[in-house]
Amino acid sequence: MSVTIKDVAKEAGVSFSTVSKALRNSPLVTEKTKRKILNVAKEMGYQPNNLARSLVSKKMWTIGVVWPSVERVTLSALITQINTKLEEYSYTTLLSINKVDSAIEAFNRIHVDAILVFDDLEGTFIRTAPISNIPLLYYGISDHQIYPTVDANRGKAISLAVDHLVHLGHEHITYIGDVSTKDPLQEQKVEAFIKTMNSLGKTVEDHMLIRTSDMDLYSGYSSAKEVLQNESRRPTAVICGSYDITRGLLRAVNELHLKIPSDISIISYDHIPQMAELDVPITAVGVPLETIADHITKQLLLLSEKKEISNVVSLDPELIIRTSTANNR
Amino acid sequence: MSVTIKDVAKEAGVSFSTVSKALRNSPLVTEKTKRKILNVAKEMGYQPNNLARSLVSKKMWTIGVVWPSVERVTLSALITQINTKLEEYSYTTLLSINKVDSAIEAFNRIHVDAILVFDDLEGTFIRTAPISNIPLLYYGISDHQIYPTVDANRGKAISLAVDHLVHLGHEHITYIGDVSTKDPLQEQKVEAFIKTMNSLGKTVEDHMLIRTSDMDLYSGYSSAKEVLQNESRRPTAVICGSYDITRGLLRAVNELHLKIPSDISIISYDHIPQMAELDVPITAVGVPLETIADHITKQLLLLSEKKEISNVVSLDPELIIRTSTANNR
DNA sequence: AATTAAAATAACAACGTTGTGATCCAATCC
DNA sequence: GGATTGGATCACAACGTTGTTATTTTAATT
Repeated sequence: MSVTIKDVAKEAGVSFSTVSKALRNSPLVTEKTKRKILNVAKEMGYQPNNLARSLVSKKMWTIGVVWPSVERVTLSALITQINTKLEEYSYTTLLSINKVDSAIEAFNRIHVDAILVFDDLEGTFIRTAPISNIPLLYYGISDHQIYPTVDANRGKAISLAVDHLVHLGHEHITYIGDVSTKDPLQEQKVEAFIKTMNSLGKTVEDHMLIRTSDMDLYSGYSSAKEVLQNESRRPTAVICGSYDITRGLLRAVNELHLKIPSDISIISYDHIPQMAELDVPITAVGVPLETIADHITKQLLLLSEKKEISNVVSLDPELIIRTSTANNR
Repeated sequence: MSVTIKDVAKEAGVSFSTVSKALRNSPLVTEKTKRKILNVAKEMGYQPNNLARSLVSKKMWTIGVVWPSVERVTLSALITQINTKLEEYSYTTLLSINKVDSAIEAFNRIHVDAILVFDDLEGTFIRTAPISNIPLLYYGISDHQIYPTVDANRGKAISLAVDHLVHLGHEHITYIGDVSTKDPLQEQKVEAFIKTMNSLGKTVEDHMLIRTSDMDLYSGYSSAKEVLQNESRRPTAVICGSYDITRGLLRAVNELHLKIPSDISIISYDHIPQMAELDVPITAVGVPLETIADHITKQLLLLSEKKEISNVVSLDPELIIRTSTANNR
């Protein structure tokens, strides 16, 4: 079928092992023959067979990502960044949109060097060990120590947000986010909201905790509208659980002709550049996307080289103050 | 490292070729030894090495998809369906979010059996041949015959829409879509709109062709609002270029308290089930998503088996009438 | 019990690479 | 000028499979 190293060898009149060395630019081959072989190879359109190569080297230069079929801006941005960074180290990133188990199985079949699992975005949080000979890295919560995990410390981030607002003198603070208990990642944020509020002497009443059906803009919009329309109960500050929800909220705020931050302060989870480019630059909390991408990449590279890594990397969220938050009155 | 066929052979006290046959359930091995070997294999946690297997069989049971980093509902749904269908034939689908060239290169490296290219969603329409030993299938426009292509015939779909509206007596029909000339897939729709309108004796004035910056909901929403707010020039019918734009339009329609279809008729490109589940069931044109998925899957399977396929599959769009379109007045 | 056919298993060559050790040939040394 | 380097090339064994051929074992037949 395709042209192999042996075909090149025959054509160039040398042994195939010499061709192998020449192609890998080994110093064991003289410049002259190297050049000749390279020429012949190019002429014949030689393409190395990576399967054979990997069979002996045990390296595929590929990272598998178990990709939830969810479309959230932040996650897309994250995976894009990771992909770019890995490329610099000559790794290729491949995504699977299958269920976690079969995705992992597929990646084992094609022998990727490491697997990144987003844990988890569809309510099927993983607590049992999938079968994998290949090292796994989780992006999620560190409270189950089964696997190496990168944890963005969502709870701490929300605490930061509450603190900030309370110190600005806000009394009536509402949290809008996915409050279903299915997704532990969201649960964590809600818990932190309640706990921090309480610890600062504020009780969280029912109407201060808004459950959206989802993390996307539409649910954000409708929930927000509901909250803001009731003037007597309108909060002076809102914490949004994600970038998309914030977008929805902004739309609602616009429609009701409210001014940010004089009428209402807004702070959002997700520390991503886009946050500064909204109608109003939004104060945000969270680990900077770039930092997360950096750490995940670093861990993946280590895992790919079969190096031991610390089981949990817990990242420190930051508060970045923009113009969407101000003193209450 | 991991346990191989030879390890199992040694443990079971047979030759490794017998193990190979036993594992592949060959009739050349007696039931008894087969059972014994299977047991030993399971006990030792034997996992077949697919690279080695593929090296001889030349089959990876994997399809590569060049995935634009675009997030459009229709495309996600399409790829999800294709993935499911391929799974039934024991193929795994893997996505790459790299640029077309490097994605194809990566898929050649890991030796997928066929590659599906979405041509194209980012303005870098492909007209030059990428280097690939692996068969490619394009989903896009059939007018460049370089590669096997599945064409959803977007132009014809829009014609269907115009026809329908004109026959309902609409005079003032506006098209909202991505009118940038960068993406030939969108260009095709616009051209068809103008041509069909003209052929039916209607001239398309500037304000009847709305350019959104993008195909997503936000641009859809703002463009729509602009169009609808100017009461004197409000169209009696609108054709939307995509599902997402339709969602945006619906939002605008709601805000202005317009009634569908009495105040305005709406018809949308994208023949997907979700279209029936919007606020108002939307009349739609296009090839049913399922049909597209079916054909793409079929072609990919043929390509994977190195069979020759017809170079272009042109699918026939359908008009599905729901409650969003009615007679004018 | 010896012969033969059939069934079961073992041995071995592929697949396309890499890496190690074995050969070759020229140039250098005494 | 024969022994000795040492650089360049070659031959060959891996890697973990599959498939073909050769060998052994078993059972059937006389």
